[in-house]
Amino acid sequence: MARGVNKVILIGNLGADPETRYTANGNPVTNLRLATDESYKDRNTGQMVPRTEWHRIVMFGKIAEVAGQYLRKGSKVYIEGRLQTNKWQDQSGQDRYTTEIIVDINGQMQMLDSRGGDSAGTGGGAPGAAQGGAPQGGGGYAPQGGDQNQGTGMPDPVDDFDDDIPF
Amino acid sequence: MARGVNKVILIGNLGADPETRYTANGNPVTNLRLATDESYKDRNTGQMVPRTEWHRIVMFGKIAEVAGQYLRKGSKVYIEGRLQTNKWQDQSGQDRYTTEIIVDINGQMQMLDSRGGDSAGTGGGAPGAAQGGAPQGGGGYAPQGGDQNQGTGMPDPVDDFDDDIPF
Amino acid sequence: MARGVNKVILIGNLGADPETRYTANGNPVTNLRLATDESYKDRNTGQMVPRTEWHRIVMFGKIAEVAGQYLRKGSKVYIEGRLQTNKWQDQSGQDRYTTEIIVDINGQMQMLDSRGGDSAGTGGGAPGAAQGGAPQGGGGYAPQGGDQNQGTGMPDPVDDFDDDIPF
Amino acid sequence: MARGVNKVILIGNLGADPETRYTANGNPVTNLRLATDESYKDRNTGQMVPRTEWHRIVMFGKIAEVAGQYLRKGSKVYIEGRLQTNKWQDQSGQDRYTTEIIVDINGQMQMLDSRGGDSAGTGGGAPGAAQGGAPQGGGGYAPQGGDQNQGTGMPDPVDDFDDDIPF
DNA sequence: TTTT
DNA sequence: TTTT
Repeated sequence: MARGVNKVILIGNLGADPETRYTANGNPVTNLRLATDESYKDRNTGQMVPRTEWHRIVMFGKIAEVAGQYLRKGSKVYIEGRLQTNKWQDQSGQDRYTTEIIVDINGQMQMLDSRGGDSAGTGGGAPGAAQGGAPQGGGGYAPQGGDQNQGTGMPDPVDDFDDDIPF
Repeated sequence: MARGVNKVILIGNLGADPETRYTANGNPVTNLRLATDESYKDRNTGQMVPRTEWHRIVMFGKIAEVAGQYLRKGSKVYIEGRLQTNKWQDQSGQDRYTTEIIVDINGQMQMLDSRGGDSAGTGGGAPGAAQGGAPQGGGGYAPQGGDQNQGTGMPDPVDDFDDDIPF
Repeated sequence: MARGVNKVILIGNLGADPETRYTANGNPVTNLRLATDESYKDRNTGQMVPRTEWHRIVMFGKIAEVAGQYLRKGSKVYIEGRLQTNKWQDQSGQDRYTTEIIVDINGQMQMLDSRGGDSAGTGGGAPGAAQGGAPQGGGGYAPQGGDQNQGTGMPDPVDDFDDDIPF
Repeated sequence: MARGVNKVILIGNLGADPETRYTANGNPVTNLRLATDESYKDRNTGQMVPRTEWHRIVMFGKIAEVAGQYLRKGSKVYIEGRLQTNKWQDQSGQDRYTTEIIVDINGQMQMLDSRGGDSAGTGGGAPGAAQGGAPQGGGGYAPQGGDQNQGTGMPDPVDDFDDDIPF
């Protein structure tokens, strides 16, 4: 039983196609990069300045399968999950931390694109969730150490999904 | 699968002891009256005016039992559920509507009184949430990464995912 | 100050065009009927049965104006507000209660239709939300850290906080 | 205006006393370390295994002051904010990222310790928690807005649980 | 009374 | 590093 609350609610757009892999047991795991667009008021100019926040989403179970099948780069989606920060060591042995939003059977996902194919919500509603054997993917989860992010300024608005995604 | 989102989050105090009854099938149903204290600014006086909002909560399943056992008049509690408006007829045959917050296996409840006995959260942990050897299950609590993750690169949740190492 | 939490989060579709009226002071008030689609598993047939829940939304302020202008019957929308139950008397003098979701400056609204014109979020960010030289203000959009944060240690939000560099 | 949703809701305990600093402009900024306790079911033993997740909270504005004054190591608190990941460079010039929960004027904070001194919610209502004036209809914080409100008074505050509970 |  |  949880003795606390740890909840994240996001609506945003995918920065790239989802990546789905399967565990040795055949359980699907899908990784998403999600952009939420916000803005803040510049105190000097009084103008609203756009800001894009990028989130790492990791999905498990049936919801992971549905996301892998129906979501695509640019898809708008509602996500409910929980925060989790993982500790790891980089090549130099230094402690590093990565924060992700975990979407599992306790989470929820809703496609918000009319074009989109389908939607899936969990939380008791996804019984059985039978899984087949599974393609064994390669790595793909490991975000390449993070140094690939050599942008020169603000991450681009989500409108342009051809740009690099920060971190 | 839901094609929408319907979520209510409340923190408040019970106005009376909970009332638990059982269905013909022996399933517990607990009713609560919950008060949330708020305030608004009076536009004439500029003063903050307190306001109490009362909510009807209906709980099902294990969460209903826990609430019936441990909550009491005055208990402070966190509740997550969904809105539901029921239609009924009064004595004169007129249509009437009552809006309740439903807390079932998809909801959550957290006791916030130190005095209080215990807390209960659902969503996977609740009885009935088949989880045994089933493939999907573990995903929910995916112990990927964690302090013990002493690898030299990014943690690979998928691998650890099938392991049994606590975190 | 609130001593409780009273939050509602909905994603659904309008059952009819919004209705906007104005108070004696000229403040806009918009009423919406919102449908959230859900489903539950019939315990006898094991089938998922669709269910539509209808919600009464009442919006105030700028958000009411935007909703009145851009939302239409069928529009998909994200709404964040609070529950409020109003007491009134019907013709026979009987007490009646109506539960609504209030969306004011503390709430939020997001249009989720690509067709739709615009989106509006409140919570201090709305235009007119006086923020000028006031000390507190900027905190709201605190551009602490970000790409330009080229320090050699952890980012120090407080320093950047007074800067004007976007992020 | 935000075109997305980025919301975090946490209930947990402080791992240490809050640290409050002030910007050059005199704006308070408070940092918290918050632990949320969860648990997952070990698939081999079937036992629930506890898990603690740690979160970095950064507060701005009045809420930062209140937190600095009243919260202490061990305090239980409800927090609503948004996710933000900051990029910075470590001593070796490597890109690093830190994810924080920002609690500003759009966020909320509620102390959940009875011992605790006070609570503070933002979102327009903030300053001057003075009480007194009489209820007045309409307006941004519209107490049961609408002409149909023919009640005989506001419902009683939750403090007195011996009073009748409305409807 | 909506939507996919 | 918290809490029950």
